[in-house]
Amino acid sequence: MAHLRHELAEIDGGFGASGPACDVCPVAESAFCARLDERGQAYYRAHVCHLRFGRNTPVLTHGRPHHRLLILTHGVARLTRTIYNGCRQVLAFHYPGDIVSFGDYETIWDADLETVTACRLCSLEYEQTEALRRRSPGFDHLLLVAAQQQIKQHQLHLFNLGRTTALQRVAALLLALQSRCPAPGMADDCFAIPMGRADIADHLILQVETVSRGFAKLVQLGAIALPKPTKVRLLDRRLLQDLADGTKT
Amino acid sequence: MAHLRHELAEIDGGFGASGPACDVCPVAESAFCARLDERGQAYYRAHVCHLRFGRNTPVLTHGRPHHRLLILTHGVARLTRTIYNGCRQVLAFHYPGDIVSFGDYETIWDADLETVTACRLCSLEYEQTEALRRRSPGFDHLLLVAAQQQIKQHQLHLFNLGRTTALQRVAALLLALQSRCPAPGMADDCFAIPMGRADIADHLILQVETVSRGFAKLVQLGAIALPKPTKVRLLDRRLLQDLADGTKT
DNA sequence: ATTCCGGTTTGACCTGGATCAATTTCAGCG
DNA sequence: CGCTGAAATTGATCCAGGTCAAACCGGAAT
Repeated sequence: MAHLRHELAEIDGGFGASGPACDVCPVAESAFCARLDERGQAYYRAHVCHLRFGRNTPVLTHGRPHHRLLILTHGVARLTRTIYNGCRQVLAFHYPGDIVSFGDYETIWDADLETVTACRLCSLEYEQTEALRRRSPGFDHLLLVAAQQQIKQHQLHLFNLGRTTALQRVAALLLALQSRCPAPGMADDCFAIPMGRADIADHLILQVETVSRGFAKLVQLGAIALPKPTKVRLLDRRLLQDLADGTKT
Repeated sequence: MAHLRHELAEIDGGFGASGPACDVCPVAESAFCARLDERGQAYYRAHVCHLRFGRNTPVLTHGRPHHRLLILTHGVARLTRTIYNGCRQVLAFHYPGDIVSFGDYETIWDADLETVTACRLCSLEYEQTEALRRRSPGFDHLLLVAAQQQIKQHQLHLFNLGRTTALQRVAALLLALQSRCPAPGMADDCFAIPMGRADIADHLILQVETVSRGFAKLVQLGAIALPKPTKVRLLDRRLLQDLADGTKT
């Protein structure tokens, strides 16, 4: 399994943890693997490999082909592309349950996938994915549905970038984060901002300073409180929604 | 078949043209349907329905569910979303060969699909899609590959919007058009711009005037000539590429 | 504690593209 | 052929957000 470590770039702790991983998986109910038929699920659990990565660690690198089916189970990851001049663009954030790579053989990766927080992923080798495909008839259709969801995600993001002010974008991102990052061990009107300001800026096509000013404005307007730069308390959800929609300023 | 006309909105001429349509289809070689196995292809050809739409005509409307598999065979279409205030965003342009709707039963359409030029589409009813799915094992995988391509398209567009000037965006769009809109009956360094300036602006997240200035600048720099607003002659492809990349200004 | 350092915030200024307004071009048509 | 309305272009002004610079803050190491 040593070659895998190499191919998948540095993996933080040990991996191949396996064991009871699937039984305690937080997305086991909702995620893709839960919708496999019984036979497929048995095969999946028997062959899946659980990977761990530390925070801010590369997972997949552009230009390098890879053939694994990868599903994010814990943590937040970012999909980025960088230009020669160093400008970076965060194409998307991925959250637990997201299929991060569909494991097609031809696919060449033209972006970079990096962890934001510490992450865990489920991985299936190409041959095993193929075996699963043969053995479980609905397999490809499940992947197709997931792919369509990703298309919708991208379209929504594109939509959020069009004809919107910096404030609207920041507000919209917070609303998205709220539903996907229920802060562990915090009051339920609180949630974490797992990614740094630079990541947010590169995602919203803004400058770090502008993002910061956006947060400041939201605090000033009383929509949120910002006890720490990485922690948000939601004070007025309705207002935040209106600000995201551009209904108010 | 009258209900179909209603559900799919106004269809320009008569439809259900069928007949030899598949035999003369310009994308029959490259498109999705060509990669079906023999049995699947026979079923597909037997049941597919050919539709025609006039230019600037709605095809699919947001909020309305629909369950057809739709493939664009001729013409250019745009996928849009509009906000209450009237602001429109062109999420994507579709070209011949593109799968425009994957025909999933649950899917609710949250965008609008409209033709730019006159278009023809292949359509398969939900039940027939399901039948094809059962009868042709590779079917879902073909759709999955197409979906992944669309994801890549969206990511590329997102990337083109990040950290780029108006000029770069216009140049990049022209390069994209050149490969997808080989002008019929024109010199090979010429191609058509099928969509209006407003469509381009809403796609590149710019203003109509800014798009126009972009074209003017490209002409001024000698990268292109613009004999008509809808027709481009490529004078210096390398320069255009550099301008799109931001290497030159 | 103190220093250090990367991430964040705030301030002052400036520019690219939005906005508003006026003119030109072109396709369709009697 | 000239007329007409929509699309495209050009010009002039303005501002949201980019850019540059400095200050701030909090966690890790000493």
